[in-house]
Amino acid sequence: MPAKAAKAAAPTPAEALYFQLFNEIGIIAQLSGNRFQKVLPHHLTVAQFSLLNHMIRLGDGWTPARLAAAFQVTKGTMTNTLQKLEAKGFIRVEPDADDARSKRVFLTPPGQSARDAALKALTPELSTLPEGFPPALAAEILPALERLRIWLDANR
Amino acid sequence: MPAKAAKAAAPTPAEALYFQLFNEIGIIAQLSGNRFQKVLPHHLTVAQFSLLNHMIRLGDGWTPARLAAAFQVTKGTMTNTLQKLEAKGFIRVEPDADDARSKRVFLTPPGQSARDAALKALTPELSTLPEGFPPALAAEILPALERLRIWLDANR
DNA sequence: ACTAAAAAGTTTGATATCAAACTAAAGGAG
DNA sequence: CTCCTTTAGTTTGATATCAAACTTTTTAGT
Repeated sequence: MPAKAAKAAAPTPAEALYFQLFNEIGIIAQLSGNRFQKVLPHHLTVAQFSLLNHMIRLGDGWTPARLAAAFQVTKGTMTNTLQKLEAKGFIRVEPDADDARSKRVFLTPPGQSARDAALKALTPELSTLPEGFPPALAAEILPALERLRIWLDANR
Repeated sequence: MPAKAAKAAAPTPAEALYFQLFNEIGIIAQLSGNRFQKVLPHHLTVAQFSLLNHMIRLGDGWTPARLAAAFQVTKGTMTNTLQKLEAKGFIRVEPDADDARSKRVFLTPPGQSARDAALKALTPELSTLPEGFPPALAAEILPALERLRIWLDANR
């Protein structure tokens, strides 16, 4: 019998670290997502709000395909999200003049208002966060997370 | 007309930071989850694998309620996850002798093997990660993420 | 001892997401 | 020009998750 009785397969320390990392990230995503979901107005999902927000920050006129890539969801998922937002009147989807396969997505004035209202609804949710998790700490780890996200996006 | 024409509601810098943080975390969770899902054996979901893994690391005999709290999912979700694992024969669920409301969850030998196989299947997925995202960086940001997770858990 | 409140687990209905198959349009090779 | 391949978007079927209602058992207060 070997000195090390292998009862269970053990990951290397580096692997264990990564597992722990992805585990924490998964739970945080779940917790924060649910939490935001509950306070968002107009029955907006987090994905829908993120989309509105994206168009405010980076401008509209994007194609659904490019949006799907930006948010790392399938095209089918983006179709669904866009249809929901369009049904609420928050976006306008037009055919692309230059490419008959494509469409272009635009924010409507009600969409802008909805995004503003959502932002306002989210604010109280974040108001007490700085006590437990200071903004400086967020700023500190953000570059690493971006790096991880970019790597995951590139290598798949 | 004021000097600053308020075209869109702007979050404070701290809020913007937090939004960005949760956004990155959400995308990473989505990307890594999908990625792991695809290579897991026995049609295991990430949640199911995490549960098996949890029982290896921290021991079994937990109640479903405590597991639900640990993974931050609803009791209904945990019921579903446990039923799937039990159907595969990877866990055993027994009534609690001391509390007729409760149950206790135990890992079976096939469950141990499945967890080991899953670990092995996941390894190649992580093999090239250190190039783009060194383990030291993971170790560096993990405490902050734990802190955030704990705060989210406590304040809700 | 009784009753009200809390806790454990399940079930139900809704929905967001994924993978895969499909249609239509554009681009490229010969 | 013609055909093949790639790309954009939609649709379909499956599933994991949530919230809320419900049953049973325990705990606590009077």
